[in-house]
Amino acid sequence: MSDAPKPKRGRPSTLDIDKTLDVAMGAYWQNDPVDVSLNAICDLASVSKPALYRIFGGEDGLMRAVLDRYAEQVLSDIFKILARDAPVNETLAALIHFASQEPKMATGCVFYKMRAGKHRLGPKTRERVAEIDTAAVQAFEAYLVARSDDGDWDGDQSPAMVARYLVEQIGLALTQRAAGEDPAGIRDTLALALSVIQRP
Amino acid sequence: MSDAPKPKRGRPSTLDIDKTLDVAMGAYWQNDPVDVSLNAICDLASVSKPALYRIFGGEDGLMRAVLDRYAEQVLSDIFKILARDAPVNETLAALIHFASQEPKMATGCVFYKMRAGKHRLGPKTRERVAEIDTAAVQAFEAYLVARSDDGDWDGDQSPAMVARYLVEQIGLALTQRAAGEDPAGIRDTLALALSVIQRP
DNA sequence: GATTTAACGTACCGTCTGGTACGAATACTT
DNA sequence: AAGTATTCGTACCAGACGGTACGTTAAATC
Repeated sequence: MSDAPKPKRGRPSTLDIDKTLDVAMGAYWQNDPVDVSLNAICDLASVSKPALYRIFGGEDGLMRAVLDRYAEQVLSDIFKILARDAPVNETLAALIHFASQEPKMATGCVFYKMRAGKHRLGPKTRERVAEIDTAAVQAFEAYLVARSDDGDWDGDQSPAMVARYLVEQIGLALTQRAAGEDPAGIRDTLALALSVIQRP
Repeated sequence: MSDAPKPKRGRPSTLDIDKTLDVAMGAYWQNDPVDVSLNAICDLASVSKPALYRIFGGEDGLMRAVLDRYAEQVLSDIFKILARDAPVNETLAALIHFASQEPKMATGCVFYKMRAGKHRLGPKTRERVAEIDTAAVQAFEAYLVARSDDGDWDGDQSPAMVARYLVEQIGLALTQRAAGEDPAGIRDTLALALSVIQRP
């Protein structure tokens, strides 16, 4: 995974990759990724543009690296909720809380922000976005199928469709948070949207 | 409304305002408004930038003018559906069809596109977006209250909240259309979302 | 200490953006 | 015909963007 063979000669690198990625992730998270320029990130991280270029190969590479890190550090929370394999009502409640109340999602979600403006992304980043998107749908679908086997969910609709529905509704809620809307209102709206899945 | 007093002297204007607005609307509709530059519109409409500036005062003024025109010519369709005061199921079906199947919405909706990137709009355009947004919610709310009085809808939830919900779900569907997703899938998803409002 | 290797960052590149200065063109009024 | 009013569009402005050429600096090796 790591492609840093650490050369045995030459001037030692002073660029802190982790710090740079954290700064970039913060900037992409706080604002819209497409509105954050490479120059701005260089200033924030106190890194020169060529240095950033040597490591990430350009804006596309940086965004992709940030997205990878974000998936590990943040999106994993969602996958963990599904992996608990808890009853549907409980899982939905956890998802609603995560999307509408969780403080760290107060400015929305880097993944959904990137997905919303995917036509402006570079090829590598766009590819990662697509991968994460399908991975998320598959995780939701797997969860639903598992609960269906346990008899907890009586799939009137196809699991694939409901999985897609969940991904989109959570994305809508997180987009609304990014827009600064009232969390309580977002929670109620998302709860209404997800109520179609509850047991009768 | 019209502030074109037509001066009695001076070189006559050759700029066709209607054609210019149509070209700009088409460009904003086909692509994302924030991705369409003034230069591109000038080329498409065969209008010089200063000419465009004299009439609309800049990008913000042009966008606002386009949005006004779009509201009159396109968004009015939605208001008409509500004004029919038809039963809830019938109205929802019409809205679902409009958002997911209507050919002219195949590339999404100028209003929702602008709303999604409102932080990038000029003040005049942003103000209009906000006005249309509240007007839409109010129209949906008024429709729901009217149907509630007729006993056609048993408001378990507040009309205001359901109105907001409808506006957001339709926006989600139109955003998905702009992203080029499958209309049939969008229809099913939107139908699922709106099923929470149907009579039991 | 000389040489090699590699990261450093200043200062630049071309391109695009929204916006404008200004002289030429074209009408009506006198 | 002279003067005035208004629109015309070329050619420019400053600024931001992503990206890079290249001389400098700092380590390991000889």
